[in-house]
Amino acid sequence: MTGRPASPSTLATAEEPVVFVIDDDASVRESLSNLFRSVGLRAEAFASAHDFLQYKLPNAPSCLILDIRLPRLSGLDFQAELAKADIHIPIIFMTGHGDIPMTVRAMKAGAVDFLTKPFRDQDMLDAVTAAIERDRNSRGEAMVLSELHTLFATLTPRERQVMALVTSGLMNKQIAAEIGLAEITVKIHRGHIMRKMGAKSLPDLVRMAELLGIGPASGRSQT
Amino acid sequence: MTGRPASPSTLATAEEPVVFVIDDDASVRESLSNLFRSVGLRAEAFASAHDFLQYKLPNAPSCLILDIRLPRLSGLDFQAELAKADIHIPIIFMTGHGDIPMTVRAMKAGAVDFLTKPFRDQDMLDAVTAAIERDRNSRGEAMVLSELHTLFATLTPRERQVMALVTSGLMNKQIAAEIGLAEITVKIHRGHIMRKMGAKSLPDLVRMAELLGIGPASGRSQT
DNA sequence: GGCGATCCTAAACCTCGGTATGGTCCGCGC
DNA sequence: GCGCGGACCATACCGAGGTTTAGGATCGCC
Repeated sequence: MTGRPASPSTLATAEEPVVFVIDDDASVRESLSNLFRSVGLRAEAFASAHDFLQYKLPNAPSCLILDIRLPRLSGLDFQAELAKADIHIPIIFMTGHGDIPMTVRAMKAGAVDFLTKPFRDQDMLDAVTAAIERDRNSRGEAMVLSELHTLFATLTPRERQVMALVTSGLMNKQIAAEIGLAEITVKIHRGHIMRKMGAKSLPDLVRMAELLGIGPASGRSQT
Repeated sequence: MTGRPASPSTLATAEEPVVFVIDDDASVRESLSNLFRSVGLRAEAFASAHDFLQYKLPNAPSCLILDIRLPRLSGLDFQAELAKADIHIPIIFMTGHGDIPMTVRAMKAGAVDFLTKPFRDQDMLDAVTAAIERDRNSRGEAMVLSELHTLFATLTPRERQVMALVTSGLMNKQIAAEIGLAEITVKIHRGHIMRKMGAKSLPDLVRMAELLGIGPASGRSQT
């Protein structure tokens, strides 16, 4: 994109993609790592889910290759744990003797793919490519959202309230009546909101509100 | 063009849900139909994909139960055909001897569930409930969208162009410069747009543009 | 007690949005 | 030819948006 120092987090996803592998079989870890490295992908392998959790996840698009049978914890349960811990990384399952219900459960829970051993290298690489791409996208969105939240956090309670009403389409005068203020006060809050949120126009602000999921808690529709 | 008798399609999804079953085995059709009717769901069964396609789909939340092995066409291929024909109905697969790759393919293509025979009645009912609910939602969204498209279609080319620029956050004067018009003309277009689209406020219009996916074809960013 | 943040308001002033009213020009179809 | 609709523009007017300047009030914190 454009070369610009801009915001610090803008370059975050510039780090190179990483593929994580969890498998208790060292030879599997070895051969998968080699496979990924052979196509220029960074790979990190772990013998257990626990080891993986010790590792500090980089801020880069990544994915996780998981055997359905893990040492202590099933792959599916680990998938659920990650989700519960709010760690969202695309998962590719592999299995030697999985069944269909497992597959369905994994896919419903958002797995990218589910490969049966033995699989062709190319299938694995295709799955990884898709997973990395998915993660790149979701990271991009998450980043935008978190920056929006950061900005939104700088608003005072009043400003947030006014923002909700403004983006819902009410006029200043209606907002003033709604929350018992003078119109001029609303205008001033509004000005602060635009500046703090970095919105260049009202449509801009509306889109931000959409992303933030702002439906006026004290709901109201327009004229 | 103001006084308008609501819209006819608003009550569309009021029809009762329907479950479609395609299976070449009459006893399967029979028992599934009975199962669904026993819980008060309308069911329609077909012996082949072809028969199903003859049937005029109702405008109601519905779903399709499909055996992976269909008479002439595999269930997966039929799923692909439906998608290609732009028929979007949630599909629940069932199979006696399916494998994991099939399952993965079906789920990736958007299947709601994939049940292995024999399955528990309750599992099927749960899947159907989820599928119907999914269809209800997507129908709701599709309906809103199609009404928006209808309104959008009444705009003249110029008005569409102005709408894109307005919702992107440009001021009238900037829009005028952008496309070589007098500011007053832009204002007039703008007025027409608001009336024709039924937007009560600028934020309203912005949200419509979002849903319509309007990014100015002749792209331009603001100030 | 002083400091800063939040919240509120007023007057003055300017820009922008929006709606008439009225008119020109062009292309299309009957 | 005529009517019609789309596109365009001008003048005038008014309401809404937005900033600046200049306050006042409350509350928590050092």
